[in-house]
Amino acid sequence: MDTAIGYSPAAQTLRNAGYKLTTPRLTLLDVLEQNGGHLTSTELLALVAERDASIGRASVFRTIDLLARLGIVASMVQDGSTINYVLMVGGHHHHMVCTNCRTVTEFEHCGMGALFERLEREYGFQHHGHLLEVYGICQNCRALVAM
Amino acid sequence: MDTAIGYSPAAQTLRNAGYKLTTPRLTLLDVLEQNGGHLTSTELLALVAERDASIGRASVFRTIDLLARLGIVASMVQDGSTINYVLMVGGHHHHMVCTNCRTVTEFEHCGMGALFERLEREYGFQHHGHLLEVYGICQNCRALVAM
DNA sequence: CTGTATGCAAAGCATTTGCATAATA
DNA sequence: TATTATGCAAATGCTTTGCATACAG
Repeated sequence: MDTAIGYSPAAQTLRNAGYKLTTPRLTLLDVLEQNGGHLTSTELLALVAERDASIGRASVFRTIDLLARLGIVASMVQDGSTINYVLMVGGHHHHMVCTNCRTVTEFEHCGMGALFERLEREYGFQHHGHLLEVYGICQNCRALVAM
Repeated sequence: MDTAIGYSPAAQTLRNAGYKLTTPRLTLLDVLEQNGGHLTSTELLALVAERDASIGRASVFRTIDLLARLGIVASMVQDGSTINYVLMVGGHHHHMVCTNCRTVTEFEHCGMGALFERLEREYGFQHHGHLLEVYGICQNCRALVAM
């Protein structure tokens, strides 16, 4: 494997967690990094194979699983039944989901700090991550449908 | 089928959308209603079969799909690779999910009105529902594990 | 009645597993 | 060199499909 310094933050995280930086893992991370968008396992499988046909399917699944467990990748549902993997930093996700065209857009700053404090105070619930999905109609669809 | 009036709101929605209120559909909705928590397709399959063994697997999958398309259920990822279906009542849901014992507790008042206004202003996104999942450790587990 | 929805069972695929081999640290 | 991780390919299960039948409206 390439020994050059300068791994991506995600790779650093992997190494810091005690995992080896192998070709399958680095390739998968690279594919994810070049596709800021959301990729399904099938798409990842195809893109990885395209880069390095010698990487086995099982390793791709094992790596996806590892990245998800370490929180390096976030999983989210697309179209109600397909899982998409997104390279992420941090334990939270905020999505706007258009119920018309099904486009998913991420946004930052949910401003829920006060809420988490309340949950801790009222329920003794110790927050460590969250997922917020806001459903509605995106700008595009509002213009197109104009209903 | 039972012709009595008084269907659940979800069933009403189904009917209003022009779909027939069949046994598989009503049974699935009922199972969902009695499990405010998160159910996977496999769990739904089992619970439905338990109630009515004559309902076929295919119908369960077809119904899940239908409910998701109509926005009657929301899909979300659990453990990075499993999809959970949640009945959306009144267009929104606020859950505290204990990542230790997996207990799901609902709470009210998320205080996100300002956020939705911002999304409309900044992205032209017209909000009509949302789902908030807060992950953490519940009071019980904090006491038990005491770490 | 009519068109929609269902059950069945087979087909289709995505995922997982066991194990000998290879590569990282 | 000692582990850890991989590739392979078969096994496993979840999901979908085609079609004749049953049922809601």
